[in-house]
Amino acid sequence: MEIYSTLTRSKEDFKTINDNRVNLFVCGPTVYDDAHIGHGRTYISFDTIKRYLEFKGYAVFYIQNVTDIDDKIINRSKESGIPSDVLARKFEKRYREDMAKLNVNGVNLFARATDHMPEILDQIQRLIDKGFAYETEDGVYFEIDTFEEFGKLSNRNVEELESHREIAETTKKNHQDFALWKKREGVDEPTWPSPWGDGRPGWHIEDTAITEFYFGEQYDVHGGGLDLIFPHHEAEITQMEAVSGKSPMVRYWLHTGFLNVNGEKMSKSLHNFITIRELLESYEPDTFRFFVLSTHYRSPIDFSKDSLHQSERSLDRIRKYYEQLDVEVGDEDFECDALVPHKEEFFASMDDDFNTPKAIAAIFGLINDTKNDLDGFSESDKIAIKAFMDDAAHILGVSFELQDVNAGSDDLLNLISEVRSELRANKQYDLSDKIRDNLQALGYEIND
RNA sequence: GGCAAGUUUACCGAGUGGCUAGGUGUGUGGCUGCAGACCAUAAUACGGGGGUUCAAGUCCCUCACUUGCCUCCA
Repeated sequence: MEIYSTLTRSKEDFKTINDNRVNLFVCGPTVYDDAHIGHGRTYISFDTIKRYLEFKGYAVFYIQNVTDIDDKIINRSKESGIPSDVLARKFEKRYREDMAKLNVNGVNLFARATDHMPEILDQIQRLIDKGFAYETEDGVYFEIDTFEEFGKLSNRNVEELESHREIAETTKKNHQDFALWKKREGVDEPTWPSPWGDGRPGWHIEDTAITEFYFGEQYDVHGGGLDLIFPHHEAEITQMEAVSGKSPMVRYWLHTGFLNVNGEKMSKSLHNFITIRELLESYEPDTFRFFVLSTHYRSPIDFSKDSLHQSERSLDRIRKYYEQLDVEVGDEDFECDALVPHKEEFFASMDDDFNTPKAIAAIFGLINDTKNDLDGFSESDKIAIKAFMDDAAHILGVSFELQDVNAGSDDLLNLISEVRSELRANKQYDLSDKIRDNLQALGYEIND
């Protein structure tokens, strides 16, 4: 299996640190507002990656941090009058509800920044002791001049950064130095005690404190959105490798591409900001999930109604095929000659840096090859195909079951359907078509 | 200004130098009383210009354009 790492900008063989164990960390949200469809894209991607690694037999431990103390939360708290901890818990809860609806359920541990203060303080102290960090009147900062490799992930060097930056009033030695600890600024903000006075942690330190605590100094995979490469992930590498003296902190850096809306960046000022909750008022979660997986996770993806509709139709075709597999999958494994090449392509595609669009194409290859011959297939052949389809559905995290819009009203519908059949037999098409039109308007599908 | 990712047919979207990607939509035919669904079939393609090669969407150079990051951001 090959995985693309941002650090080397190339695909690499996937080799874990400990046999079949994968320690996976993905940057979670800052919980100050509802999650949007861009979050959805990223977390669906990593959920699918986790599902596939587990399918391959790895024991994956997936941690996501939750930034529950931060400027945005404090600002929102001041605006709304809701205490910052209450606010953060509220949006964390809503985030997790949204993810559950998208069938994103692979995270083993949500680690809140505020639950890891001892680890954060300890890591900052060690950075100071080792001479990588220093205290000023308003905080504790990492001194980037002490770490030569700063910039290796984002491919930047310090000189370039300095030349295009406005120099603000600061107590820092170098304006690239980033905060590990921010001392209290006002009376109405949440603080924690520290050797450097009451305050709160900087943004980057929570992640490395958390990963060091659970995974140790080095681990397998770190993921997040493309926008986190600089400065966030760069800072993480810097802190952790400085404190441990070991490199690399992470073997594979995975970054998801951005989700744009109608070709533009999603932002509140452009009024094209769509939350997951809003989306799910109009669309089935699987439709969005299938839409996301129809593009490779590293590519930018453009959200539009039209594209979502295309995904809906595509998924529907898979479901109609799946419904024809009228067999029960048991414990016994079967082989089917017609399945083999498509199954192989599916897994080869997933092995190639989680190429889900290609894997989906393999499913359609199977469908096109076999859809007209299924009646002639033996039961064991059909079981083999269905077992594969079940695996694929599980890996992609979408259901291949035809969504039963008629559920719960079978008797009534059967009655209506019978009446309509009689009308048609008597060539009373005016009435039968009226029934059909009305049923379709209600969302029912009619197959004569 | 620096860094990064892109530009594939009507749309979405894969593509490891030679072999039909796939989906959606559209056309045509079939099935239908008609429409849909379903089945069959068809068409349209690699941003521009150079180069390497027997062979380039794929490698190299160059130009143009798009987007993102460089400030909180999935």
